[in-house]
Amino acid sequence: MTVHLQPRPRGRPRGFDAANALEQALRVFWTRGYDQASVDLLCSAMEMPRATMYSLFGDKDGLFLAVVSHYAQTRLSFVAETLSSGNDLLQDLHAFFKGVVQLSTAGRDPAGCLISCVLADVAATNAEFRDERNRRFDALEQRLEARLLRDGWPTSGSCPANVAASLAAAMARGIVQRGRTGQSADDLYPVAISAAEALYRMRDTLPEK
Amino acid sequence: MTVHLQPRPRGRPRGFDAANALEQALRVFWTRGYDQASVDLLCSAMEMPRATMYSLFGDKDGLFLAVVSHYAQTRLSFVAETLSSGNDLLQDLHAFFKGVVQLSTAGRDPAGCLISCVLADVAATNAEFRDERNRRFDALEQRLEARLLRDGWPTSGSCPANVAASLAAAMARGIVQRGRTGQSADDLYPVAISAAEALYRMRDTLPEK
DNA sequence: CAATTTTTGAAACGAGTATTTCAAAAACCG
DNA sequence: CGGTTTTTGAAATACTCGTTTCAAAAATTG
Repeated sequence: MTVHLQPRPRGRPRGFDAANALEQALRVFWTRGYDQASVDLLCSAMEMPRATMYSLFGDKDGLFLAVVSHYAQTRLSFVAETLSSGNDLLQDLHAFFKGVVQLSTAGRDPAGCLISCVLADVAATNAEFRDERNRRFDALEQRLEARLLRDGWPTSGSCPANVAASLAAAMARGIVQRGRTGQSADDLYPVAISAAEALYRMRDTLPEK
Repeated sequence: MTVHLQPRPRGRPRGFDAANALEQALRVFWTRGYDQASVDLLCSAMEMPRATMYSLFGDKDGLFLAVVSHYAQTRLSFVAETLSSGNDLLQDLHAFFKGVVQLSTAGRDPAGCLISCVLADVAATNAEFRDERNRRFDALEQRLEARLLRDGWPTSGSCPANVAASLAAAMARGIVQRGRTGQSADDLYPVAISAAEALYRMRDTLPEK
């Protein structure tokens, strides 16, 4: 006997799994990119009729932005939280870059990062996507900078905190991109470890020469 | 009076500037990406009739691959040659990363790198492009590794030459991607300098712990 | 000039796209 | 059961895209 804690809504019940729909759409966008992910493909992956998709998300752009948000919540927050573990900086950096490798090599064919690969691409010809990309990119840099500042990283000198944060983000995105080319986690872990080490050593830079 | 060193070929002369056609197509692909660069747009930018484009390059894919090759010859070789200057390693690394910044912020709206941004994207759903991307990516890593080895960079230890080369490539591609988001050369130069420094310091890693 | 060769421009094709529309279906309420 | 509400599925719309075709144009050759 099925128990309905909340009474079933009025009209015809939905025939698709609402909780999993964005996850399925994510897989399509993730592996094929925006342009190559047709609405047909997306809807059949979600097992959702086109009419329903349009009533829920407005258009393909709206679905994509919802997917990006879903992706950030389910994938990126996990990586970002490595910077708030309570451990010391070097440990956090190691965890962060390892998380980046896991992110970009998880699953079978989906690889890379939906934001730094797929969203970054469509941003070229779509103002709304461009804004979204810029917000997401800036957010990572700011999160990294805040972590460095919390550790007493200097704000001036040859490698101030904001520059170090930009460098860390660049390393992360470069690693992610290599994940999308098919390199395995085993290939990328040594790179991630060296990235953490290389960044950490920049803190010891003398104020000026 | 025009002097023809080589006799004019047989039929109707071409009405477009053959020497500049690829350069114009490059601008379109570079700024708009592959899918958003329609054949109409490409041909009008090249001032070349569609029929001529198809007879010269076969199809849109063929034109794109020709553009990629043109791009590599006119843009990337300049950056790659910074690693063969005859100067010491640190100087070369500085020149390399500065070249990366210049590459990804040159021009007005075209930004980023045609290979690591545009080609990398279409590689998701096209096997031919995927091969081309992998070749180009591998080539950069190998060139970097060769430069490190020439300087006596160790091949074992915590950061062997191949790992350091992968890290350098990742940093470069991450910087390039930030150029595509609109960051200026002035924003990115400090990151480039820190990238060179950070990588250089990894050579001093002790063999094992 | 006539024949030949190559390029040109425009039209046409066929396939695929995002989006809209709407009657039928499937539930609930009274 | 009849009325209401929401979802469904399929058809239709309107458009863009990559590609092919081909007669006209513009040059050289004999």
